[in-house]
This record gives sequence, C-alpha cells and structure tokens, in this order.
Amino acid sequence: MKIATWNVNSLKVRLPHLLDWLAAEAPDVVCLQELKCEDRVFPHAELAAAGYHAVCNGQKTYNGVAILSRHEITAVHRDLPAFADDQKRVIAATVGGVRIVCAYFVNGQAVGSDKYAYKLAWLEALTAWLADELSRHPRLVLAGDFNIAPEDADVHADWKEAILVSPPERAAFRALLGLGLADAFRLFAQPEKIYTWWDYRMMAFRRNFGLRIDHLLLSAPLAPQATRCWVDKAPRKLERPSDHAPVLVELTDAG
DNA sequence: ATGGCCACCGAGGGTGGA
Repeated sequence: MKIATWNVNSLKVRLPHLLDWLAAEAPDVVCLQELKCEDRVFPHAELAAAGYHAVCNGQKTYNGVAILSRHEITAVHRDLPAFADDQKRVIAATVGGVRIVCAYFVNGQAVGSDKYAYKLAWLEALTAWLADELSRHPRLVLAGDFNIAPEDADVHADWKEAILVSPPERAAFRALLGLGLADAFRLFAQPEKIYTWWDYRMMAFRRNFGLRIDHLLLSAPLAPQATRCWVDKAPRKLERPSDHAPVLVELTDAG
C-alpha cells in the first residue's frame, strides 16, 4: 500500500499536475491539503476517471482537505470534535483496514501572534482527539502539512525561534510522537537536506532553501510494515508548481 | 533568504501563506 500526502496549494490550479502525478506514481491513498475550493466544485468526476474515490472537507479560498483512494473509503469523519472552528483542516477515513487522518495544520504566521496561539490550541485539540482515534483504530496514519519542521536537520538554515521551528511547536510535534506515532521519513537512512516546501521567492527551490514540514506519521502496528519513505521533487520542477512536494510511504501488505 | 512569489477575491489592491 502506497500512501502519499501533498499540499497542492489550490486544487483547481494544480489538477493537471495531480492527474499526471496519479498516473505516474499510482499511489493507493493520497491526502491533499489547501484545496481552496468548496465541496460543491470538488473535481470528483475527473478523479473518478483517473481511478480514485474521493472524500473532501473544503471551503472557499482557504484551507480544505481531501482523501483520494483507489480502494473503497469508509467511516469518514470531518473536523476536530470539541474544537469550534470554521477552518476546514481535518478529514479522516478508513481504507483497507488503515485509518487515514489527513490534516492541514495551522501556519501560525509569527511566534506570539494571535494565529500562533490558535496554532498551539489547535495542536492540543488534535493531539487529544488522535489519542481517542488511536484507541479505536490502532492501525493509523497521520498525514499532512504539519507546518512544523521537527528537527534542525529539517531546515536549510540555522533557525531557532522562528515560526515553524519554535520550541513550543516542536514540543507539540513530539507530543504526537508520544502517542506512539513514528515519523516515517526518519525510519530510514536519508540523504541530507531533503525538504518538502520551498518559498516561491528568491529562487528558493533552485537553491534548495527549504523546510521539511509535510509528514507521514505511522502508528506502532504500522511502522514495522514501512519499506521506504521519500519526497518526490518532480512536481515542484514543473511550470506553475505547488510550493510543496509530495511525500510517500510504502507499506507491505503483510501484518 | 525574509520586498522580490503565488493564489485568493473581484475588478484593484488587500490578505494569507510558510
């Protein structure tokens, strides 16, 4: 089973890239973030023609998440319970006995801002809900744009207190690991300076000024089934790309 | 690296992203 996550930064703009990429990589499950479209205009027909079922949780202009799957999708859940929020950031569903949680984490804008406080509160609510979700679904993947670079090795420069790397954000990431989740990318030896996001400005992609902020976390029963995890930079090289690259993990069918 | 890009809405520049 091949599971991917990709922040497409507008599904409408990126649909041609997505369809080409689905044909090339044939992932079983794809978690998408930043759809920036309402559910009523979600491109179900185009994705069905490509062989994918889809469930979505979108809104106009901002946010929005979806799960695509070549196999049947069941038990769909939207949003964080017990956390009042108009922003569409979470969708979960079950595919082939695996619970897939797709999340677009809060950016936070700047350390100390109102949005930063919202980020930390949202992270706490996510973690509490995931503990509950894991108790019901031990075989679980948390996939998405975390907007957190967990370690210094995940940042191209020596940042310490900035947004996306600040100690409280990294503590929140470790709290997710504390639920028994493992960062799939770090289960394997990896080259240095592998990132998933590069600013559109300053030729950041060409200079590899990036951050590793998109992640696939595997619950304890799933982690031993992972055979590889990698970032696919190819779509980031195309004309009019998303600023994020997809991340993929492959799980054996055994277990 | 931090003005510099990209996408949004809507009809021009303001907002948000990370």
